[in-house]
Parts: sequence; structure tokens; C-alpha cells
Amino acid sequence: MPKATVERLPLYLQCLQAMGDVESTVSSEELANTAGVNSANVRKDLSYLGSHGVRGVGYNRLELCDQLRRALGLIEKWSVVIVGIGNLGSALANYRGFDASGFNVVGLYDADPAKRGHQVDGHYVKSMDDLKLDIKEHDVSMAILTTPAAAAQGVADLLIEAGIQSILNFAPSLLKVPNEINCRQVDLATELQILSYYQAAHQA
Amino acid sequence: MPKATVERLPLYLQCLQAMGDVESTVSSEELANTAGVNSANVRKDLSYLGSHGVRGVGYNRLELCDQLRRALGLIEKWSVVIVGIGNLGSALANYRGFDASGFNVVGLYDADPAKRGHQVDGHYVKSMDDLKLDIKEHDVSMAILTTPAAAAQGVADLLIEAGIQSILNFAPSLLKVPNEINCRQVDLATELQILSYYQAAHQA
DNA sequence: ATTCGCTTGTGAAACGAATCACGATGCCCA
DNA sequence: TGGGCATCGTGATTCGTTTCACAAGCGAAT
Repeated sequence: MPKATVERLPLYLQCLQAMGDVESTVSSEELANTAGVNSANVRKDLSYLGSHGVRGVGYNRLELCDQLRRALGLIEKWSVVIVGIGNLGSALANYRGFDASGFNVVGLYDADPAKRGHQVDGHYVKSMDDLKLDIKEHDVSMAILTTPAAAAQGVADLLIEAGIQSILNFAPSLLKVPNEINCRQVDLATELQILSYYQAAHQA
Repeated sequence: MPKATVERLPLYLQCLQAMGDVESTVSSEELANTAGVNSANVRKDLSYLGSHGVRGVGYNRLELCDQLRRALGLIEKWSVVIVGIGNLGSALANYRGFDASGFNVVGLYDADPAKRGHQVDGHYVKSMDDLKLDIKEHDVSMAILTTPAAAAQGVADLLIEAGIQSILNFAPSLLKVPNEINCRQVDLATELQILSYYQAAHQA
């Protein structure tokens, strides 16, 4: 499945869920409009799912949701840890959107002893020493990294050693990870900078 | 300038800044390694800046930083408002990375009266009623949206009416905006879902 | 002054993704 | 039962981006 397609599947899922229960069937055209893409693109994307829409009618909404969830691996509930419980880490720990889509935050960790014992969203913040054992014990495969940039690589190495397979990194620093580890970088300042470019260009 | 290039410029800037003051000159190869891209790609990207590296030597690090900042429009200091002061909004208000790259958070707004008067990072949370006037008065051109999904479109419309030109939207809902408005969508759950896909695929 | 090694800048080629265009197909209704 | 309409699935095309490959240029050393 093309990378570009994979990155659109969550969008489709979101759009379908937002449609409410009114419509039992959607056309590629409809979905394309709400998702802001070309309808042929939608059809091609969905065709990778082995999805079978019905010609003349469209796709069954609930069935399509199901297929998307299955394709995205959202059938199983993934366990996630968050490392770095600053402002952003706390916010993510409290974020309800994760649970809603099949992710289960099972532990919060921070290197700063002052943070320990504090409770965030019903979880006690634990020490980095607990990290490795917890990951192995609870079969955690995903981690969210919200440490300062300087600490990110070290923590990533630790996580990988403990058996983590996917990392979502919010620290503004590029991680060096082995090929078999999935890693995505989200940088808030970067996003603003991109906007800044277009805005500056627009004014010129 | 190609879209793909624009999205890499902040990365280059980040890499160059992280290099410390040791090196006064960098080759495309070096920068490519730290940024995780192909060196020819780096050179082509930089060539759009009208940058002139020196053959046999490389690029002057500081000069290149400067050129990147100029290209990205980071010379002028942008004023930013944050709307929706929940967990994520508060975290972003406290985030130091924005100031560091030329953005200045000038106001926080929330529809919930219970939030008013609370202070976050030295700013009082204000009412939505103040939003429009503040934007016009202080010539604010960028907004960060961290409201619940259901409120996002309404707030976006309000912001645009008030003269905002760029929106960074963290709400998990796609915004309909006029063409001339720059809008970027960052969805945390989406990111995890993409990771989920690759991880599930990897295990199969 | 000449040679050598390194690095840039860029045309050309390869690749991947988006879009177009249309045949194929299923549903509804007369 | 047949015709018409709506929509899918997909080959062909176009577009944008990445990568390759190499000539041109600069600096250092001899």
C-alpha cells in the first residue's frame, strides 16, 4: 500500500465517523468532498483495502469503517507509554482521542524525581528505571516521546532496547533508529514555520 | 518553491542549529546525514534559496541559517493567538519552542467562562468576545486552534472574519477555509494510527 | 603554476502519486 | 424484462519529486 494512501486512511475514518448515523451509504464523491481530496483518489485508496463498493450505490459506511480500522491495525488495542511528563506529555496523557481510536495509555515516565508520584489522568508518574520492565511485562509496543530535545535520543535508545517498536516523537530532534523501528516526528515549531513561509510569500 | 522543499527547510534549520558553534561550514552530505535525506536533495532544496555554497568547501553554517530564516519568513516576529485552553492549549501556551523560532503568543481565548481569569504562562485567558478586536488591534495573523472538534469550524470562521491568515489546527476535524487562508492540520490520533498500520503490517 | 581532491549546482532519468477518462456493473422503476 | 442512471474499479496519463551522474569550480598542497 502506498505511503500516501496509508496517511489518508485515518482521515477517511475520521470523516466517516463524523458523518453520524444518518447515512448508511457513502459515495467516493461524498467522502472525497468531506476529506478534501479527489474522488478518484479515494476510490483508488479504498481499492487497496480489497474493499468492494457497490457500483451505482457507493460504500456501506459502517462496513467501510470496519475495513479501515482493520487495515490500520486498530482492531487490537495497543498499549502506549508516554515518556517526558512536562506540559505536553501531561496534555497527551489527558487526551481522550487516543482511547477513542484504540490506544491505551498504560504508563507515564519522567526522569525528574520531582515529578514522581504526581498523578496525571489516573496514572502515577514513574521513574525511568521502571520503564524497561514495564514495557516487557505489559507487552507495550508504542511510545510517545515528549522529553526535551537533548534527552530524546537517549530515551529512544532505551525504549528500543526494551522492545518498543513504534515511536511518536514530539521532541524537536531527529531520532536515529534502526530500520525496523517505526518512527514519526511531530514538531510543533516546524508546523508554524511552514505556515510562516506561505504567509510571508503571500504578502510579498 | 516546491511544497516538499518548504516542508524540509525547518528541518534543515533545526539540524544546523543543533550542530553547535563548532563547525563554521557544512557540506550537503553532512546536512543530509543529520537530516536523514539524500544529499542531492539537500543541494537542490538549498539552490531554491539562491544560496551559494562554495564548491569544494560547503555552505557557511551561520549564513545558511540566516538564509533559511529569511526564506521561511522568520525574520519578522509573528503574533499568535491560541484558542481553546484545555490541556493541549495550555501546554502549547507554555511551549518554549515557539518563541525560540520567532513566534510570539499574545493571547489565549476560551469559550468556557470557568477558564476566564485563569493565568497560563503569564497570560489571562480571555473571552471569545475579545478575540476579534484583539486580532485587529494587534495585527495578529496566526492562530493555533485547540478546541474540541465540534467547535473548531465555528472558531475558524470567526478567526478568518477577524483577519487571521494562517491556522494551525489541532482539533480532529477538517476545516473548510477559503483558498487564501493557510491551514495546517495536526492530528495526534492520526499519527498513532499511521504507526499502528506499519506495526500491524510488520507483524503480519 | 599545476595538479589533486572535494563539493557544489543542475540537466536527465527514474520513481511515485494524483488525476483523468471510461468501461463495467449493480440498482431502481416502468 | 429492459432501459437508464449512478457509481465503482482501473488502465493510461500527467504531474511533482527524488535520485543519479557529472561537469564546473574552488582551495590546498607541492
